[in-house]
Formats: sequence, C-alpha cells, structure tokens
Amino acid sequence: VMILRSRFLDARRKRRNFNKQATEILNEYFYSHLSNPYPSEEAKEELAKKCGITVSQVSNWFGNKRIRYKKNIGKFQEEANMYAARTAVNATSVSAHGSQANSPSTP
Amino acid sequence: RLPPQCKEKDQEHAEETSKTFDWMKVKRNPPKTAVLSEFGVPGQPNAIRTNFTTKQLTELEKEFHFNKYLTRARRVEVAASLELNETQVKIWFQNRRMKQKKREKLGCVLAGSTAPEK
DNA sequence: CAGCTATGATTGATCGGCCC
DNA sequence: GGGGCCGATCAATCATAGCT
Repeated sequence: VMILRSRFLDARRKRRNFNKQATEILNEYFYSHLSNPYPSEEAKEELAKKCGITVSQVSNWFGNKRIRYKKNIGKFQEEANMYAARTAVNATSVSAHGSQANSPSTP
Repeated sequence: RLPPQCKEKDQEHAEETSKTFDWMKVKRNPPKTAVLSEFGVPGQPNAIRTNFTTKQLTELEKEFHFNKYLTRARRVEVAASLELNETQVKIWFQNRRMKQKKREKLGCVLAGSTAPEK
C-alpha cells in the first residue's frame, strides 16, 4: 500500500558475485579465525587487495557470513571442516610464541 | 557434494569447527525506540525495524544537506513534523553521516592512482 | 521458464568507547 | 551521570545471481 518503495533508485544494487578465488580467500580467513572472525581494519584492507574488492565489500561479506553462519551452523559444517583442514592454522587468539610466524605466500 | 572422507580425518579440527564461540551467541536487544503499540504493554517486544516513508526520508535528506548536525531544537522540530522520535531522527543523522563518510572514502580511493579510467 | 536457494548490499537500530 | 557522536556490528530485508 503505502509501501511506495522507491526501489528504483536502488539500481546500484546491481550486484555481481565475487570470483571463486576471492570467495576462497575470504572463507579461508573466516574459518581459520572461526573463534573470532572479526578482521581488523588492516586485515580487511589486505583481504580486499587480495580479493580485488573494496574494504566495504569485505566488511559486508564478513557481516553476512557471521550472521548466516550462526543462524544455521549445521549448514556450514562441511564447509567449515573443509577449510579447517585445508589450513591447519591455529587461530586461537593468534600470536603466541615469539614472532616470525608469517604465512601468506610471498614470492 | 563433498567426498565423505574428510569427516573423521582430523577429529581435532572437526571439533574446532563444531565449537560454539561467543560471537555466535551474541544477541541484540530489541529496539526500544519504535512507537510502543499504542496500548503498549510495557515490555512487549515492539522490536520492529521502522520503515521510514519516502516522504520522511526526503525531508531528512533535505535537512541533512542543510546541516550535517542537528541542534536539539532542530531535532525536536524535525521529529515532530515527521512523526518520529527524536532518537530516530538522531540515529538517522548518525547513520547518514557514516554513510557519507564511507562514500567520500570510496571516491577518494577511486581517484587515487591506478585506474587509467575506463 | 518457474521456483527456490545463495549471496551482496542496504539500513534502522544496538553495543562499547570516548569526550565534554 | 547523561547525552551525543563515532566506528563496528547486528539483523532483517531487498533484489538479483544462479542452480535445479
């Protein structure tokens, strides 16, 4: 009725799914930090760069991922195990021993 | 879809992914702002995300261009004329400012360097 | 092509911090 | 003590992409 939405101006909502690779990177980060999937601003920038998307998009992705994950944990179980196994990185609080614990491939 | 082999592979990792961490339990309190149903039984989850009308948004937008920040007095006026709470108006302006900032940042980075332009 | 799910974006409102 | 702002996030929803 009075729901006269001006969804016309929302044309910018022309979204496009991310690359398969970008999604891989994001998921890898998400599941390797499942205990606390809240990337810092710097981490977001790095992810954005690697994925070829904007920081905002990275934020949106994590926001959506977190909400949808906790909404139905079971649905993501397989995906979770897959990524967890793929990257055996202890994400518990990160840091622990000394330093020099880099990982990203840096040819 | 996934080969049933990565299951019992690493029990440890599987456990890790099954854990329910704190962030998964986070629950937000329902909005207290919205207009309590007129017979408002105090304490009823009126929790509904208000849908601003096009008219309200237009007015707010207009006001925003005039002033990014509202004074108490102005806020009262706007809220009254649009039939909204002062809080809703206040929040709208905060969100609007954030939105604006995000926009500026995007445009800035875009004009940065690499980008021969299309 | 219809119907349904997956997914990126938007947005009113909350949370914790900080400042005055 | 309280109120406003900021930055991040939540949570519900929109609209489309993409699969069956």
